[in-house]
Amino acid sequence: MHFMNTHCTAWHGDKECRACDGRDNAFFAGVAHQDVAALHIQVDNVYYVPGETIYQLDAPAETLLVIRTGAVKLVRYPGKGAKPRIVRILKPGDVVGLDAMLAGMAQHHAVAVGEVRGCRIPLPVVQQLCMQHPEFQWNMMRQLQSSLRETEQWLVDLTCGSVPARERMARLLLRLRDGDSDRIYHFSLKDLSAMLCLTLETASRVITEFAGLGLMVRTGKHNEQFFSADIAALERVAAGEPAA
Amino acid sequence: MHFMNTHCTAWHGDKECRACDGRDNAFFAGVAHQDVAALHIQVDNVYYVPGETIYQLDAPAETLLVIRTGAVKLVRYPGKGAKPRIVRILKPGDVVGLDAMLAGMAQHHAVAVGEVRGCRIPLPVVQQLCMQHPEFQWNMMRQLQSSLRETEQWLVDLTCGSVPARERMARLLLRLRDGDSDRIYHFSLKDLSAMLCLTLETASRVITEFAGLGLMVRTGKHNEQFFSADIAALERVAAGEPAA
DNA sequence: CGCTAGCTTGAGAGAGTTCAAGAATCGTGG
DNA sequence: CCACGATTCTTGAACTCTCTCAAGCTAGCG
Repeated sequence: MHFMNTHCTAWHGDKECRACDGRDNAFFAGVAHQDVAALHIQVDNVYYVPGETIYQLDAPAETLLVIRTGAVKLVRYPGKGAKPRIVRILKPGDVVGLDAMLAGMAQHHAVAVGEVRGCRIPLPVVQQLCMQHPEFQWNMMRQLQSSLRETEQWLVDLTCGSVPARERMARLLLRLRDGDSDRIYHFSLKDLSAMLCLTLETASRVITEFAGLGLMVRTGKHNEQFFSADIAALERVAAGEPAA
Repeated sequence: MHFMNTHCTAWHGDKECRACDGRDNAFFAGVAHQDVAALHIQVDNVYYVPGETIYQLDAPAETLLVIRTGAVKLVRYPGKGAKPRIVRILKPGDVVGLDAMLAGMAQHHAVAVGEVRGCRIPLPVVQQLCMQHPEFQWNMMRQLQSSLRETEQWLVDLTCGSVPARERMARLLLRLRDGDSDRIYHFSLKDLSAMLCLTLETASRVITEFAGLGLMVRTGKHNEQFFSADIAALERVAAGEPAA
């Protein structure tokens, strides 16, 4: 992890930081501006390189990270010889570490996908805010609820063995979109198969098929942050229509 | 739903209601006893018959239900012609409707499994408590976090297509235990298959095999609340050892 | 240039699905 | 109390998707 030479700009009234600002469940909604300003010096603007570990499973919870750009994967290990499983993807505006804060220790292995930039806030600051500003704590609860909702939808959409791999892959890719653009966060086949619980080989076959049909363009470069896709076509495949 | 002729007894200092009392994340932990007592008149002691709907998807959120006895299944519909999917099971001590409170409307179809008894609390009361007692709201957050954790573990343990059905069924049954007893909440094959995302036929074959091996005793009666099982043997199967 | 990690491609085998028919159980009303 | 239809569950056989194992390819990096 690297520190950047600026602090998060949200509480300067600057519109630059959409992660904390301008959204329904914005991080600091409901907290008086002066209260936030008083804390800003404790917040670090941080940067993670692709593949970097943000925290390990069972690490003591110390900070929250509000993602500004990039994506973060949360990994769990089923134990024994089973392969790791990706259970959630966090994107800009999401908060990394809320569950760790409540449980006292990290519940996952958190890894940066592509370059990740965000604001890191010490937990004592967050906990103090929660106790002093119930509306702020309510925001945190909504974040959690939103995670729960997404995880359940993930479970329903992606983990049904009776739905063909092609369909589930299309649904997954649609979830990995960058906002409403036609860009999709670039995950390795290993990651994609860890999300859908497929073998790497099957994932490869499906992705190759998609690329062949023009559903997505692979840049070829592994370190590209995104690849672009035909969203409408993917939605058709996701709904069960034949890809051809 | 039926109203019962008593109120929830927790805040009378009565030890009878373990749902609100004596647990780590007890519902009213952190709230002064007199504050709770002032609200008790607004809490109903309610009863649901087996199979009864507690709330429908998208229904306006109006109350929380703290389960005292029985179990509740939360169902989601993947849309189109796909079969409904059970995404979470709530047991005594769990709170039904937290996510609905935060989202404003029900996120699932909630159905009683067996007879369900619990305490029903109007949402305005809960919301007021959240705003006046940040420690109470913190309890609610922990409940949510706990649900999130369980859902993720559910995803990892039960929805991996590469794990054989027998193994997943064993894991599921262990999750459906009544506390630490050797009793397992009695779900229909339809429900079991909706949790594991198997066909009803496969679920039947696995359960029949388990019963034949003496891993569990089926009473035969459908309306029994539980069937009893050989927990140690199930754990062996869940870990991947041969059932024979 | 050669190494490693990531991806592709093929053929065979197996677990679960699908389709289909039949048995057991429930509860309801005569 | 028994007969009835409606659920719920059982069992069988053929099929199919995905896994497994195995080999080869490509890109990136020292």
